[in-house]
Amino acid sequence: MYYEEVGNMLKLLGDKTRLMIISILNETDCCVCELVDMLQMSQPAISQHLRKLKDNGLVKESKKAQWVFYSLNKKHEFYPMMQSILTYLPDPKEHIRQLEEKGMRMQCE
Amino acid sequence: MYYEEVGNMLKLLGDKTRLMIISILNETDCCVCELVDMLQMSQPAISQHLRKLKDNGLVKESKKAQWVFYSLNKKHEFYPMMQSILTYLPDPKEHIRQLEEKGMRMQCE
DNA sequence: TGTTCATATAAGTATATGATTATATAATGA
DNA sequence: TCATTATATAATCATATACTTATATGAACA
Repeated sequence: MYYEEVGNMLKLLGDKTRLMIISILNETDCCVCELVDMLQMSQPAISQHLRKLKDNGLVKESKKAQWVFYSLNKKHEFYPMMQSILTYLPDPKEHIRQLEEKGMRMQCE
Repeated sequence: MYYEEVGNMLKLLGDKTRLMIISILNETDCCVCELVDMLQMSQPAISQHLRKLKDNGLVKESKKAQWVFYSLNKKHEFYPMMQSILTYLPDPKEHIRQLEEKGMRMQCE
């Protein structure tokens, strides 16, 4: 039933922390420790939220050196709905700028 | 914090039953017993979902004779976001048509 | 090889959620 | 007035959720 699918997707997005993660990943891919720093939450808490997002296919991961980078899955069935929801949220650029200012941005080229 | 407000709103919408209620009310105002009939759920279950929606200001009620009719609150801060989410849901007109066919539509003029 | 860093996972816990059953309230109509 | 209908609410219960703490895994590097 389609209402259930959409309902589950909204439930997934219906969490402050996951919303911020999605909103940040919409600007730039991030590794776990960057999100931990930006969101000021414990590493396991962030990991567990990322797992939920990944299990639902909303984000993808790619390992680079010792880091795991997460990015939005633009091919997800509900990517367009998610994008339209993001337009109702504040711009997360400030979080990212502060991360850069602290020299906490991960580089791995 | 705005992320929290949006998160709470999405959590509220992140339930199959409430999504259907909202989707139906977007077509036509309904009383509780019509929703009970359309959604095939117990009356207390429907009442409790309506209360959540009302407590969050998403729906309004108006008493007419022995019925309580619910309608969407178009002035809600997140009404536009809700509308954009509704575009990703199936059209609920079939539910309403079946209700009319059964002669279960409430009239109170 | 052993230590450190980044991440994931498991276990435990408190709270939230969504249903059911039973009951209360309030209007209608015989 | 009494029975019926529509709705709300309370109590209960099983399950889900989101965190914490502790531990495991695995890459980097001295």
